[in-house]
Amino acid sequence: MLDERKASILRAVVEEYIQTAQPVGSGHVANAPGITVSSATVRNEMAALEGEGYLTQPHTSAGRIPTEKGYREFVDALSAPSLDRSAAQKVKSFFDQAHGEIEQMLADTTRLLAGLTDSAAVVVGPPREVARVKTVQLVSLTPSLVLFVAVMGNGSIEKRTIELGISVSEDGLHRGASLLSEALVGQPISALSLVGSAVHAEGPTEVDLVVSAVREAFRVAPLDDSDHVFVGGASQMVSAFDAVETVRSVLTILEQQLVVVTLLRDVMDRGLNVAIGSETGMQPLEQCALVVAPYTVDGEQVGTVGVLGPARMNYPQALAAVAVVGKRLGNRLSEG
Amino acid sequence: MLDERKASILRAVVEEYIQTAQPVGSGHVANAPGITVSSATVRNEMAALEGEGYLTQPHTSAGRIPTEKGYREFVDALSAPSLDRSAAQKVKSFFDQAHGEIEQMLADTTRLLAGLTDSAAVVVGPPREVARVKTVQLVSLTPSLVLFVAVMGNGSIEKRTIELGISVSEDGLHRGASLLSEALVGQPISALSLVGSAVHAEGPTEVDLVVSAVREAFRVAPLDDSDHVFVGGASQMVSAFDAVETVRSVLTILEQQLVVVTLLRDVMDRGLNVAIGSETGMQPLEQCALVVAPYTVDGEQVGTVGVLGPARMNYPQALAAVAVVGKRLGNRLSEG
DNA sequence: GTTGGCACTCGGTAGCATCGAGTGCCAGAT
DNA sequence: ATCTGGCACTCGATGCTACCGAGTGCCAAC
Repeated sequence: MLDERKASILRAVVEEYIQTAQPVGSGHVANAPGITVSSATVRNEMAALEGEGYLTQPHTSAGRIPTEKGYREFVDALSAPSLDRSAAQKVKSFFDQAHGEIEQMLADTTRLLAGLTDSAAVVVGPPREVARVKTVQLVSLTPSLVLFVAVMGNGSIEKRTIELGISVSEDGLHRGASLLSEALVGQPISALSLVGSAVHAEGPTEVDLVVSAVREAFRVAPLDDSDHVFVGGASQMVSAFDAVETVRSVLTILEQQLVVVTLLRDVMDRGLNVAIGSETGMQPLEQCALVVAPYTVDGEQVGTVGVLGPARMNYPQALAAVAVVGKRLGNRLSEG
Repeated sequence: MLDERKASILRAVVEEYIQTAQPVGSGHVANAPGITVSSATVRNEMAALEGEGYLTQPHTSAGRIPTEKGYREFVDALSAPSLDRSAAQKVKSFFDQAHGEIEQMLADTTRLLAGLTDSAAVVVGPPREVARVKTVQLVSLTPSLVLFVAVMGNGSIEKRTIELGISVSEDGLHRGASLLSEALVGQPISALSLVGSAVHAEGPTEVDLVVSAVREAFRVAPLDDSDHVFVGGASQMVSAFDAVETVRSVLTILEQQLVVVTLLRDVMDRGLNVAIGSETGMQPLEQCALVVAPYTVDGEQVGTVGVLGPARMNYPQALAAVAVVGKRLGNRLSEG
């Protein structure tokens, strides 16, 4: 596609632009390491690169900045980047010291990633639908208020406050719980909708009432994945753009957890590990780039870590950080 | 303290400055409703107000802007403000339709508040220490990995993944659970540290091992309140200040959940419902103001709702919003 | 005590010249 | 045939000046 020289000129432009955020001129490129030709030659090549859509000029007589296509080419040409010593050390010690519940750890991981990359970071946990119910419990909070608690095989918990119209005996609750337990254990929680209430000649019993109240609660408000998303370092985006409007719209996106999950899933589904500008599929992220990596627990892919920054982000750094953190996070979760 | 006329001039200045974010001059004040004197008189009074520290000038020959003291006076002089019709309607319909778990509802509440006030909103849940354990459960995830689950009387759940060195029999887990249950039910979870392991002549049993592993887990990483804080609408702060640095530092604060809880608690403890600038006790919030209101469940104060915005926020609006939302939230939580 | 008038201040904006980083192109060197 | 140095040109950024106008403080008159 691009000959060797064009490629290295493009690389030099992207690298300098990432550092300075200023349009880069032929002079700078000519001085860049790895460039042995004069600025005039660089100019010719840059004009060609512009014609092919890799670079653009903010205005005549300014330097060039990479287009989306330019970043894409740059990223595709990157060979597996590795993390610098001190960053790698930081990651290691983070996971050595990590403690607390999974949720806490995932949240802390976003902070780690954000710190490593000076961008916003996102960690998405495993989708809830895949986890299997391990135990079911009904705990009475007040006479007519019951808490449904399901412990899932992966250590997460689903709970629901259930409002019963009437007060139900302890015995009724116990029998309801064992009925639910029987039907749900080993199944994903969505199996709840299949639990039928037995129809008795004498009309609905206490137990039926309990079971159908639980079923109803999950029907009205089904599980969504929004509380399995953790976002950190959003404040880093403030200085990423100079247009306040851009900043605001990006932050607004990050506040919508469901949107964030969808975004990450979507990018992963397309088999990308970097989505640049419009590749994210979200108009407000036109000027952003997203770098993602999956993490696996016991060989199974359960979640995603990602970094969101300006399109002119430090891709090598971000790619390395995401890869390493994803790997280490997976290991950490696998071991316990 | 301030005579009638000075007070109304101060009020006029604050109100206009809140609207326009521009220094306000004597001319505008003279034209404000409720002001019957000429601009010259206003000038004299404003000079006096400046002398007394209620107003300040960004530079000679500019209008005045309120100082912290000025805002304070303004707020103190406010009589219980009420919410406008459409906002009140919005709050009502929000709580009528609210569903899902408490956590979800609190998170949504921050969005409601943020929407009402165009500021960032914070909701703090009840401190975890006060809740009493209702049931205790140990669920085995893998042979040597156990999940400790405590359902609390207020419907919240504490869980902990416990790494046992060795694999423990189902029976051992059950007996451990009932031991823990016996010791903890009716107590706050901190009582865990008091659970002693019986010392047997034959050395520690399986049960002792389980119990002490649980105790150890909570000793290493004690409960903190950070996951009982919900922040919403942080993106609103982007346009609140024109100094990017200010925005960043404020957002950074909002990202630190523990800091936010402490901040709110601290303000409430001082008996304030508005903290302006340095009254917040946090240097980065110098230019902000915080408006808070408690909410009660069954007559007991369990949490706080708050709004964080620029010092020139719309206080009447914010005060009314937090009051109404706090009230309604309390009611909603009391009923189920 | 209040007010209109007045001189003064000073940030903001518009106009203008200048500067310089950058470009495209061409003619000569390799 | 390709690269390079040179050159004329472009155009945003910077700095200067003039000016406008919102606002002030003060004073004399009502």
